[in-house]
Amino acid sequence: MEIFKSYIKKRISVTEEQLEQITSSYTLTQVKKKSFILRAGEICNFEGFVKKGCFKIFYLTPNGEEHILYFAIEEWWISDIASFNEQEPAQLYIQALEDSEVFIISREQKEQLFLNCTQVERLFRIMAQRAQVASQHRIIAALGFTAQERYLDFINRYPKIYPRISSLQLASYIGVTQEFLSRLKRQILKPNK
Amino acid sequence: MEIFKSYIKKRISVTEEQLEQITSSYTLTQVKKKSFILRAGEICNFEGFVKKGCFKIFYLTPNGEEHILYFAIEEWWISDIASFNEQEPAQLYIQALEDSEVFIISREQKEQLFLNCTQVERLFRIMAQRAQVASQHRIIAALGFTAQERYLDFINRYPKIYPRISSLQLASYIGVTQEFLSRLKRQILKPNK
DNA sequence: GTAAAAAATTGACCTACATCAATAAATAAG
DNA sequence: CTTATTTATTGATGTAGGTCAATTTTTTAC
Repeated sequence: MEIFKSYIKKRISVTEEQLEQITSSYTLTQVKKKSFILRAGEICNFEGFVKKGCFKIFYLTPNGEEHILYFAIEEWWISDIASFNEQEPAQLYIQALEDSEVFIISREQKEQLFLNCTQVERLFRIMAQRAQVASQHRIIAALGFTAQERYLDFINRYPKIYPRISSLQLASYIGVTQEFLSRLKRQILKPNK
Repeated sequence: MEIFKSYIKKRISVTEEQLEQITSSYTLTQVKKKSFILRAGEICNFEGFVKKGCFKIFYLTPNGEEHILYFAIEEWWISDIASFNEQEPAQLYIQALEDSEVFIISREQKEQLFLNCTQVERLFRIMAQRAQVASQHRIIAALGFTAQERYLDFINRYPKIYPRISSLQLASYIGVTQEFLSRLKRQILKPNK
């Protein structure tokens, strides 16, 4: 629980009592490597804070291509926001890439928390705005960078995540085939020839 | 002011008095077509609600390529979130594409508003989360769709914006050259030959 | 209403990245 | 330890979309 409490304290000012109230609204859940915590079509009735492990949050096109929106390691949040808020079918899949542990809250419990502790609203506003800034960067990168630039940008931005995922996953994140990513890496190592 | 008040009422429950308090924190500003309300490098000290007109929010690469993040027409918000929140230099440009009117609030006034009227925090959380969902869709589109699919997706998603912008602007939004967009449009009209 | 500027179209050619197919290397499972 | 499975690499060839240059159409400004 400590990692979660210090995450909150860093972002909003709360009393120990409120901190207890917030964190006790969450339940710790174990997720085995490769298992899905959400599939497209389901209603996403949870929002999770990753205590330990690694997840990929992705979209599957009708013809089966996978596009990874982001990877979530320790201190990241996982949910299908639209599905969670509007109680509509999810568009996204969330799958564990390692054995993981997540603090989970349901829609109803979160609403309750908003009523009981008004600062929580601020926490989630701040989080959502930060996520928005990151997404804007990704849109710019996806539209304007070459594959090599996107690759180097990812390594640079997420040095903690990079060593924990396979090339196949990375390729799906930056939007190229695994073959082309392999060629990119060689080119970066030996720029001549 | 009516458009702004009804926008708020649709999203959070407030008394008439609170509604008055919120909207009176904003100042109406006129922005001439082609003029910039923000340039990269400046500190963005405002957040604006578009009452009338049209803006483009974009990024310029070091070699001068323009990438449009979004268009803001009536009822959209304009700001460089990172710059506004952290008081750091903006990365984005915001320019009027038509003669426009915007309700503006400063950083300090917004903080004041959060203190005086706690529901406002909720309004901005909801907004930020909705923006986040839209951004996620754009990331998926940018990585996985062809240029033609992105073009048709834009028309379909933003039928109100589409007729108000030039092809050049649209090309910069979907991430292709104006020449290629022109070919796409012809291809869609006459699929044979 | 006319000149000037901006936007849109078209053609010829080029390049970043995809696809398909075959190995090779690394992990996982019994 | 050995086999099966997943992951990474390499080659040959194809295509979506870019670049540069010229022309036409539309919009803006006086």
